[in-house]
Amino acid sequence: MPKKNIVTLKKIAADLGLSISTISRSLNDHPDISDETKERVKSYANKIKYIPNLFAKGFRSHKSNIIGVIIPNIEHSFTATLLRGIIQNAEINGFRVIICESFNDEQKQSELMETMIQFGVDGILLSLTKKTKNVDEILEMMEHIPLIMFDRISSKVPCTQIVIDDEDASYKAVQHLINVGKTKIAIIKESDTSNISERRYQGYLKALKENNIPINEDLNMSSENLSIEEGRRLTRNLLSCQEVPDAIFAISDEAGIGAIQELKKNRIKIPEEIAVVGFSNSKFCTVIKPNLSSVDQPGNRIGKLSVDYLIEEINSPNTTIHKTIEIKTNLIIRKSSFKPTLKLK
Amino acid sequence: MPKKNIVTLKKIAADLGLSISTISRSLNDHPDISDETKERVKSYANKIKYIPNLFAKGFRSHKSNIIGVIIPNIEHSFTATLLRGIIQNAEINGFRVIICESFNDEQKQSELMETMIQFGVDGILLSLTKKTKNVDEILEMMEHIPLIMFDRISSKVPCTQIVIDDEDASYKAVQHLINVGKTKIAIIKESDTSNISERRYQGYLKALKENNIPINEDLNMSSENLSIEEGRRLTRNLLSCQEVPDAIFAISDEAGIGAIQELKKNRIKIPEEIAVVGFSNSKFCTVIKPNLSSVDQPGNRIGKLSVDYLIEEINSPNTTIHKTIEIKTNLIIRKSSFKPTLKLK
DNA sequence: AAAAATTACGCAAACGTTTGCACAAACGTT
DNA sequence: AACGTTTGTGCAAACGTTTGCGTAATTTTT
Repeated sequence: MPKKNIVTLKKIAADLGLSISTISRSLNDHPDISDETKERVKSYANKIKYIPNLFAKGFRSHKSNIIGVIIPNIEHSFTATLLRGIIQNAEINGFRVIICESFNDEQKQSELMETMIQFGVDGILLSLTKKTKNVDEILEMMEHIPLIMFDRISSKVPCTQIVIDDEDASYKAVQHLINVGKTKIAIIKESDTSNISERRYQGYLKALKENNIPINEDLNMSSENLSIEEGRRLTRNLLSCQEVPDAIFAISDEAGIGAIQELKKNRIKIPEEIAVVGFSNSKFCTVIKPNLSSVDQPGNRIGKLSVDYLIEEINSPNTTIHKTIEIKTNLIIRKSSFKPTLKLK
Repeated sequence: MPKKNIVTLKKIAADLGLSISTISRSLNDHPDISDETKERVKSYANKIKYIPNLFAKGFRSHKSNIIGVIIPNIEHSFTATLLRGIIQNAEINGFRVIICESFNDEQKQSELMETMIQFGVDGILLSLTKKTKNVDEILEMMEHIPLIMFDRISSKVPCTQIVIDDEDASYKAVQHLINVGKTKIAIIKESDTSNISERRYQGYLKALKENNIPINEDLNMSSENLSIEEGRRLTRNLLSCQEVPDAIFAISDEAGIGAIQELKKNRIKIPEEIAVVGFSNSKFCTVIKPNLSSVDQPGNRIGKLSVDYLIEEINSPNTTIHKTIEIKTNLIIRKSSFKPTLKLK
């Protein structure tokens, strides 16, 4: 049983002929302790490999140094980069991360928040389910714990929120399509309960308006689940419109892939007849032929920023300045829309 | 300050006119307590929403109900399903999961293990970095904490290990290629430091031997990083061999995708001239044309099993029966190799 | 009917840390 | 010379829970 060799403050105190409180304060750089003593304690603690008991610490201080993360779907490719950003930055700041998946279930989402709070996390990073309607429970729980929302947010919740600038991203994507001569631009988006989709739709509308292109409702396609299959189905619908589009802006790469597949099946030339732009710049984009133009979302940055703001809030719980951060994106132009340099050939 | 309204055992005891120990034992179903009292305590605790202080619990019992997970790369598509299996099953069993990424860095991997132990996790689920060579530190830390390895394992570490049956999976994939008439089967694998790759290679060899197909070393391609680009490069190499293969078995879907891309670029008919099979059955498979045949790995099951065994080990630390579980896979046949039904047409 | 066993509960210590307070020593100020 | 201040340290309580032990009341055994 080597369990008995455990190094505690008490042992260090005994070995060094000091009191427990002096050891504790030395290790925590308390100003009351002389530099000399601090140094002696620290080097000895280091020497005998003192490991603070985090349970005792948390117990005393009510701080766990754990951040809870709730996301709707861990398999989404964008999620991985988000998580990476979160985990990395949390670690740098001495926090650990607990990750849970809500499976886009609003009920489950609330339960997760509750058990996380009970679990003693210091703060929560939340990306909402697709169609979170009732935020009452979230509002109530917010009282008890620092909360930051990212990616899938809701304006109904007064907290700091970090998202990409969806409207601007869409605007740039659609503007690009207009620049290459497209005018009948269709959009494939999520059904209207989705906040994220709505913002992207606004960017789409803005670009059209600025270019005096009339909005054709027939070119608005929505689905609850923007999968490849749904992309195909909606594209089929578009092709049967009386006025067929000359470009499709899909709000997800999956839908964009589906669009390309369906267009190819119908022997429609991409991008000459119909151009396609997706959203997320996932790895799919360079696998499909033609390569899919897409909006690149800096997941790492969002993750990092979310952690930054959450830690700030954890450290100063009363400062109630809630910001909404919108991160700019880059449009990656590939062959599914015209690549400008190719026009010179 | 609603912080004072916190419900503790002490409060329940006071309210009910019982002692703290009776409350504790009632809530924990201790046999010493009468059913009547238990019921009274439980229902009251429930009524005033008693939430056990997990810090205090962990502090006393040295149990955190947290499982630590270390994986080399969170962005790998297979990882997402693994994690989902782990998280789901952990939750069912009342455990939370802390996830860290080693970035395929052996040094970092050891550090993570150490901080997790210090952090008080009850057990660790480890998927090794690609080229973990020195397992000494892991062996030492194993003494202090239950450890299960999954996916990327090492036979040098005596612990329960859960993997897919790589050899069998490869065997089935290669056998399939042979069944459709291929004989000059190339393999694209990881450089030989990888355990996982070695097992798959063994399956490849086994299938060839059983069918009396001589092994041609020229058709063995390796890379440290089985990306799409590397898949392309190695395929280029294969095409310049004196004896060009009639099939390529890639040990990752990415490499398989790269192979298809390169073959298409060279106007080589897939699968007629060269067939391709990948590994992992990622979402890429149905995006590329022709769709990529691939080995489907049940990530969920691996995740679930890993948690099962870990919890078992946490609950009975002395039972040192270490098993190696190999989970069978399914080969999903698509157009990149011959789909049997198509031959009838 | 006494002894033994069982049942149901309470007392109090312990886990390792932090922190308000007390206090001694050394110094600077009138 | 008497008094404040500063500096560095120790004492002891507190955080909420679990658990070994003690014990009174009840039941079973002899």
